[in-house]
Amino acid sequence: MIVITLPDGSQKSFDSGSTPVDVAKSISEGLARNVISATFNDTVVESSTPLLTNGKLVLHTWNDAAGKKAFWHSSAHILAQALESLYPGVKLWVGPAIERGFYYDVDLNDQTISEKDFKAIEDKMLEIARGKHEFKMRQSSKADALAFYRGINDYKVALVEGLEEGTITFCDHDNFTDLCRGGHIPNTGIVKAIKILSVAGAYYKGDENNKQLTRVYGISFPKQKDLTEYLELLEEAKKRDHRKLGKELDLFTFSPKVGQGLPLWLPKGAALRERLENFLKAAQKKAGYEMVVTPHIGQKELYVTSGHFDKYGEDSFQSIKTPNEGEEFMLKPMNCPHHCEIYNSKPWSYKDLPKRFAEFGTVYRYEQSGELHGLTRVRGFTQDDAHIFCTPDQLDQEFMEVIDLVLYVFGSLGFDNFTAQVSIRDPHKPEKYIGDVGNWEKAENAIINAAKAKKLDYVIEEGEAAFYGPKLDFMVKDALGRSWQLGTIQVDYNLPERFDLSYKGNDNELHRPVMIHRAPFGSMERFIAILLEHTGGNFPLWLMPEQVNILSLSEKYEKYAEKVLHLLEIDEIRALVDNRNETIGKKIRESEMNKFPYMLIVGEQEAQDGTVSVRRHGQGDLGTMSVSKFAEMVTAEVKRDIKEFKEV
RNA sequence: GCCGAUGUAGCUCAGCUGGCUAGAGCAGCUGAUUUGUAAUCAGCAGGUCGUGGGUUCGAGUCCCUCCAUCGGCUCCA
Repeated sequence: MIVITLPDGSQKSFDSGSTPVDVAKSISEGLARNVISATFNDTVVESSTPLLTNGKLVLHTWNDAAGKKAFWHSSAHILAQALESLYPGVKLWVGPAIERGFYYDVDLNDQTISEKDFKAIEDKMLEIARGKHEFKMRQSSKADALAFYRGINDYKVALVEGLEEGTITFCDHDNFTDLCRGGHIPNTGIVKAIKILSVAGAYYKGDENNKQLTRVYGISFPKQKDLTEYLELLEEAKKRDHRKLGKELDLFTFSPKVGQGLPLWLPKGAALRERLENFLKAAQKKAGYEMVVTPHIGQKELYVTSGHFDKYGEDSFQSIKTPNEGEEFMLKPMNCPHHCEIYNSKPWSYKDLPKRFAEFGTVYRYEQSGELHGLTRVRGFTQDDAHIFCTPDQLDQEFMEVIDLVLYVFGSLGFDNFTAQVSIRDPHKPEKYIGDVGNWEKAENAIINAAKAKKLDYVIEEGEAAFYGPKLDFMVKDALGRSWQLGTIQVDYNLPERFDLSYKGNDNELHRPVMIHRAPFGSMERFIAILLEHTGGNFPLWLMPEQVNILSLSEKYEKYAEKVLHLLEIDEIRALVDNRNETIGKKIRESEMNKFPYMLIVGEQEAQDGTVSVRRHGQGDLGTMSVSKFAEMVTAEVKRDIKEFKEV
């Protein structure tokens, strides 16, 4: 007899040798059918592994992360088997489950896989899956494992050599065997739907000096319906791709003549940016920030002082020469050094602090060409940057206020679903970090206390702090459930030291201020990209550069359309008139495609009654109302979605 | 940068295994039409087929160079 602690905490006795599935059966038949993997005493076991000792059992189904991981990891084994049978001489490296799906890295022995081969791989995998082959774990000695791979697969030999004797296990299914530490579903038959998604190069061990292997990405599901839904989600993501929307809505473009990764903002995109900037500027003003302006370049020495040249010189636009021999400038890769020099422009007393300098500062970084991606990875971008210089004792308060600002920004823009990550020191490597230990503790506590006080849903990550200070990052989930890192607050002990920043304390001694870097948007470019994908281009009404399109039924009603326009402008509603000689159907269609939130149709009837016929994007006809009633409606909607900072 | 894919009109795309003056829809221009809730009709104009080179009697199509774009290059059995 053994005693098993069940997922709900209760305990139950079972025959020694019972499997997790047996345990699940004792709870419910339905659960037993759905259990695909299990964790026993925090170690992954198969759902069919006999349990021999007392312990705690956690059961996993497709609906939890661990279950999915086992499912996808098992699918990677099936993929490997399919690749072995389709590509003779293929050498396997590793095949883990990832956040969504799985991949397998293989050395294809000079063969290539392209998209047209995906179907064959999928078919082969499904054939294997239908065989309902059991996944069986088996212990092996190091010598046996080495003997198995020697001369056949150098990658696995290297892998086995790095493993401890006694920890080596294989997983067999059908006629396929792979070195594996486990975590599988009971058999291949549970995998019902498979899609090979892409193939790409990936370096052996992620090191670009190593040989490049072929990485085959796939995803699998227990039901065909799940795959269909997933593919629909991919379609939707494609439709919302900010690069596509940016083109369709005339927001931004790129020109090879200007250069890679250097976006050109079109009038509508620039208007959108301006609205976002003004929104943040207004909040920052209330929060006690002062705007500053700094140049786009700086002397190389400035960045040598800040340390950025040593660390990021290679990734910068550097060596800007002047007619003077020996003089050298760089495009600024960050705003901090400039802001430090602003701080240094005069002496400060503790009574002056905190100083909060904000700037929409455009910076340039030489990202590798392959890293560039639409607006999310570019070479020139504008940070909604600010640096707060404060005393160590002010950190608590400052952190709370920055969090307030970030939450205000998220709330106003419809990012309601987010989590936070607090990155602190690795306690085992104190030498990695610069600055006084006491101050670090103060800062880490300030962050954690602020996160608690603001009721953030946060996790603490040890060892993730930068060498110069701890930080708080926000992860938002967009409408399609994808996570983006947005908004960062970082403490910095390094730059105040390097720039010899100081303030006079009440003890009449000079002290070192603490610096906080923060950017709620991160960068205007990246933020707009994420906002585009989150909203699909249907921005909140207050943000829309053009809120209302007034469509005249024919050129005869131009005068009345203009009158409506003027009336709306009095209420600060942004509208324009479409008086072209086109049918109303066409004007509506174009307005819908351009995502105008409101369309007003004006013709004979409206001109006579002083009304407008209102149409809302995506909702159709809302009926006829007076101009003032409509203006009221729009104003109310704007007010509902955007409150002033600190009013929230 | 590396692996793989792609590049035809402002946009979205057709052009089969190389064969007459490279096509379509939308957008644009001109004219007709003056319109009631997602595309009115007709005509016109628009391309050194990403770039440079090569193979060929003949290249948008085949080969090479370069440029740009896209998917990846973190998730280590």
